Amino acid sequence: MINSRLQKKGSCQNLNKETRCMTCSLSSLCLPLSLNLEDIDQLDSIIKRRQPLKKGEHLFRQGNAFESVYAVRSGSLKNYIMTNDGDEQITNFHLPSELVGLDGIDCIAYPVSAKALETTTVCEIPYSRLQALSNQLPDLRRQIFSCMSKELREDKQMMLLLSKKNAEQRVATFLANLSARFKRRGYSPYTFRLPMSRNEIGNYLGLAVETVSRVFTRFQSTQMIAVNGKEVHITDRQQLLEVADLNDYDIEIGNKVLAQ
Amino acid sequence: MINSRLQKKGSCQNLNKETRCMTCSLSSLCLPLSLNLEDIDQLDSIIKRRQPLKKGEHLFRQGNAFESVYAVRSGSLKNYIMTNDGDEQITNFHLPSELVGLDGIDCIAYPVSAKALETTTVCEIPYSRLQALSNQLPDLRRQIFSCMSKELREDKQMMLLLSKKNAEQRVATFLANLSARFKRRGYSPYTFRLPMSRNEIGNYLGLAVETVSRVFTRFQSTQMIAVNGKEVHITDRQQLLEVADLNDYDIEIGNKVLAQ
DNA sequence: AAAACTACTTGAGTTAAGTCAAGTTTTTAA
DNA sequence: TTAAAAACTTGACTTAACTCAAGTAGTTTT
Repeated sequence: MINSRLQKKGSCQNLNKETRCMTCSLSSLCLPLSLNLEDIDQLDSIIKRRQPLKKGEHLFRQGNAFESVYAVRSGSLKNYIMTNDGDEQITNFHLPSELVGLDGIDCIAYPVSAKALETTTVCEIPYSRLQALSNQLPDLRRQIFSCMSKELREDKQMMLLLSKKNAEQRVATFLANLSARFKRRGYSPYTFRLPMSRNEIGNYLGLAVETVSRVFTRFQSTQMIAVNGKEVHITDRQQLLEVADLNDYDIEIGNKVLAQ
Repeated sequence: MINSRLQKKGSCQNLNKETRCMTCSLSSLCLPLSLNLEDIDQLDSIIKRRQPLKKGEHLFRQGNAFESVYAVRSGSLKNYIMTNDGDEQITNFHLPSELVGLDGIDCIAYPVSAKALETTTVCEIPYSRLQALSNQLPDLRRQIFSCMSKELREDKQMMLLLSKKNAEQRVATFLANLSARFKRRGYSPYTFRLPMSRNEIGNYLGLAVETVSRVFTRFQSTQMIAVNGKEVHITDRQQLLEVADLNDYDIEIGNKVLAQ
């Protein structure tokens, strides 16, 4: 149901009319630096709206020619890379308002693949036009730098998780992080639907599926969370943060040291 | 001895004269996109040269006001973040010509600390001035985007390593990666000196010191490498790449898909 | 040059998380 | 609506890497 709410919000504008950044309910998130109205109008003019992706469809594949970055409007995506021996490593999940494809900037080809976890709509921002536009708009330029540096900071936190945290800390961190991201988007930080499978959670967190499943079970037995399939309810947020070895400060890691 | 060569190369210009990007032997690496001569001159004018850092000194600490990014001229640095319970996670090592501090862009404070592993000299690039200059120089702007996106790609590879690779694959990947970086700088890819301790290698790779030590021993017993303290000689590069589950393509990951 | 410290190595025993297997639930397709 | 497939859970067993401990080598300091 969270999911349907996301969709509703994201798809408030169809392809024919009102597909405008200025009236988009997500614009304050995907462009947190306030661009002035004229700037937004200009950005708007280069954005292409695309038909929704069905679950399992690729937005782009590792090796495809890099042409655009994307903002998620509704639904969700995963990024993953392939190892030589063919198994995948998920490097990120993307929720509405988040930018996808920044790690391909200045590349000939996308270094990762992006696949829809559910029905997903995106705004396509052709990079050549974004670059040209950012030549004129210093605020827009700063905005892109800001997004990339935020992703760098998140990556470092992910390395910390993969290098130092145990299974319970990893899963708790993951849930706390998702919770914070839903909250920012105006949804309940306590009750939400996981758009990804247990397998994908394990893959992302460097754990076996069975371990993820066991940790979920343990977390339920201590009344910290309640899980029903993909529906998650956080019963004891404080305990979750303690297990994750996080504080409110860390949860907002992406923003904690942001300028302005 | 590798080290002394690096220093010699990096310190070819002292603080009084010839401290110029244009004549710096590293400029083709730290600014791979060819700026034209006037642009280099302008960049040059904003760069501050600093007194060398001694081993163990901080270039900046997590939480310090973000003011500059740095290019390593000689020596080496590590980046690390602190967990709540006080132990460190190394997120990167930096060799000459590499940029330090990009993940702080658009932040009030540095999100990580940077500490010298040995006597180290850096070029300081005040960010406010870099930003102002990049308003005028599209090539410089592209260059910064390029560096950040390269770091993003490297981070994803690091996640893959931490999530999927076993101890031997991690150490082999680490050595192969260092080897490639030395090679790019004009040094032997086969014989080099590790600027970091076994402890730091373990910390970075998500392994206990003892495990790193044991893997080094095993690699020596199969004649793949020869180690004497911090001196490393790669005897069988092909085998090293095989163990690392890498190919020549991956080794150049940072560059493999670069435009132009 | 010796002392004190830190870094590194090696062995022995432990353990957290992985693998394998089997059963259950949910989702998808017919 | 049912059948088939995929996703999830739980238990039993295994193992790669960790921890602890003790010794060796290398660096600083005095």
